[in-house]
Amino acid sequence: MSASVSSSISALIDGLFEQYGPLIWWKGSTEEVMIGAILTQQTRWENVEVALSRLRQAGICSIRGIFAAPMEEIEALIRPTGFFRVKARRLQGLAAHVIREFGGVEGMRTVPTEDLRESLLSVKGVGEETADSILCYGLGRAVFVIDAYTERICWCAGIDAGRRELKGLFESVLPETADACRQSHAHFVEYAKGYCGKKRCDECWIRNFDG
DNA sequence: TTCCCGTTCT
DNA sequence: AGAACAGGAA
Repeated sequence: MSASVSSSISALIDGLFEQYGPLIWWKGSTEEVMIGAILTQQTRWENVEVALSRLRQAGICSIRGIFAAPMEEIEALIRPTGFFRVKARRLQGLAAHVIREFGGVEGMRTVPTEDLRESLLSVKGVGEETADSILCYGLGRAVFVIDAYTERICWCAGIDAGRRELKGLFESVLPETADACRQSHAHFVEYAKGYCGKKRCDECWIRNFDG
């Protein structure tokens, strides 16, 4: 946890902001963000939007809608996202948990972030990345989401740290607001999709980065 | 490590 | 036809 590591993180954040500027990802309701967070696991976002609109048309794109719907209906509607049998069960498990523990999404808003995170992690199908996405994008908490892209970029930048440590580093460097976390995370994903995914390592300013 | 699985791009 | 995709469980 040296100061140089923190400054490296800051330099990455600043460099990506210079490259992409203001970039806001998804203004959705809390409930749709929660559903989308499950559906997007190992799946392209474009396919998630298809599934979300199908759920909306069926009138079940909500916690209570998912909770009440037959498993087969959910499976059919979310089919475009892949892993539809597993994800349908994860969605109902999450909906049931929210209703049972908090009486609905509104009941979550007063719960401290760490408590809420632990609660979400107890749901089958909600791992750390999904839980943090829900907290940041769905509930407006100042939580930074570490995903495979972020981890890879940091590794290429010479920052030798695991996901746990990276999360703490980003949150200590960034302003303590959900918008700051959202925007920076979006930058990392955007960069990785543009360069890492297309293997443009020769054009990557982050590789062998030492700031 | 392997499985879950449809869609899109190569 | 093959790989890759906003992961997580067993």
